[in-house]
Amino acid sequence: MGRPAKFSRSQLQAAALAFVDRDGLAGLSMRALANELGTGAMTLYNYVSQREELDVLVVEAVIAGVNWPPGPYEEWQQEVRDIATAWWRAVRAHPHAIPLILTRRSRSPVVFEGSEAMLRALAGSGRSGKRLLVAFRAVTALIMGLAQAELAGPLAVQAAESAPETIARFRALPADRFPHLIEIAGAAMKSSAEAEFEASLDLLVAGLSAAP
Amino acid sequence: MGRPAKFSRSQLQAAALAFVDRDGLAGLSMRALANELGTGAMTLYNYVSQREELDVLVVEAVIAGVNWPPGPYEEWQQEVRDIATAWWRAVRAHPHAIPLILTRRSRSPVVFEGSEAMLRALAGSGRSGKRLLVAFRAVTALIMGLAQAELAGPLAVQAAESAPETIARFRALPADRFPHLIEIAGAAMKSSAEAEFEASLDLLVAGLSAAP
DNA sequence: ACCTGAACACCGTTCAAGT
DNA sequence: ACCTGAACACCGTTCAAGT
Repeated sequence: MGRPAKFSRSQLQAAALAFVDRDGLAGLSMRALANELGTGAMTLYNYVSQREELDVLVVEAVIAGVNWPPGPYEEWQQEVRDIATAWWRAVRAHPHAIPLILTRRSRSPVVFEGSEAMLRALAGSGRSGKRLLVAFRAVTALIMGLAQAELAGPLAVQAAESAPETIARFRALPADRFPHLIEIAGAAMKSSAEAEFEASLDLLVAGLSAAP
Repeated sequence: MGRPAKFSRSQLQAAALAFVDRDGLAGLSMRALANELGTGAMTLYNYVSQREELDVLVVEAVIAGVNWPPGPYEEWQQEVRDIATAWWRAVRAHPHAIPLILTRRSRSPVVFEGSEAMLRALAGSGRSGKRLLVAFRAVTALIMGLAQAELAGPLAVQAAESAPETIARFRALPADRFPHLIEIAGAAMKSSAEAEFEASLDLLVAGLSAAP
């Protein structure tokens, strides 16, 4: 015979994502989020069983934001590209949350639906079984790997530091030992994350088309 | 006029990596690592300026463990494959550290050297400038993305849970809505992370070879 | 059923004092 | 120069008590 619940789980989810988007990951704690919601830390334990579930909540909120392409498609290649791009854009829309998306496992139904949609598209290439699994792994890895590159790559796409700083850092490298690194650092300055994503994806799709 | 330093930075590095390999990431703290080294927490501040640097130390220790292939190569494709595999194996040798490798940026010289080696191999395909950058991004993303998949994918390669558990979880999915997911779950049972990595890499190398 | 304050065992880090 | 204990402002979480 209890009182009505003070919050819903999706309220928590929205609050946690908003907190991370605004203040970054570091400040997200049971106490801080509770304070944000105008209650005490212990109240949150009525909705999540551990601090870690806050992270899961954030990841699921980001995934829920994927804007799936409608279809149907005539070409499986274009379908793969569009689904991959939708996923990548949703992840990039919440840059502060990317470390969580990379490291937390999610069993949200949205992940299953997105995976099945991608698999359906890839199956259009004639793949099944182990070869379908590999194609799926490769595409997923490319998406997440490129999101990761913006965080932690040796050549951050658009890092916290400004372009001039990055140029200066690479110019400081000895040109005889790192000629190619200096070369692509120059190319990176005139490039964009979106363009690099699309071109990378095209490479993989070409590989998927070559051995169908 | 000081006393001699009690530790070296590489001693800290080794201790931090050993700690993470043994106890996982969660327990790594200034106090715990200091305790491990038989000293007080504040002593560590003579070697690192922040807690976060402990993470950087761990990442660099892992990267230092990459076993670069000797070369020279006749085929750039094989060189790309071997460098990628060396990188991937070093990462996988320290599974507990993977979340750090995915999220921490490293400016270790070893990263620059490894990147330059990969770029040299990729340049063997005739690429330069923006196209070389894209090829580099794609290969790197695939490596890190596949390492990430073992942590957090919707279909963990060899998750904490056992194969039978995973099979059961996917059998519980409605077969009419998730036919492909169920199919690759079956394929994943009879597969290995190494085999999937190599086959994925082959797909991308095929793409790189198709449009040289 | 759901809410919540007090308490406990942890953190990272500042400061001041030691050699 | 390097070392270190005390202290401060945080954590997550258990427990017990409230409605």
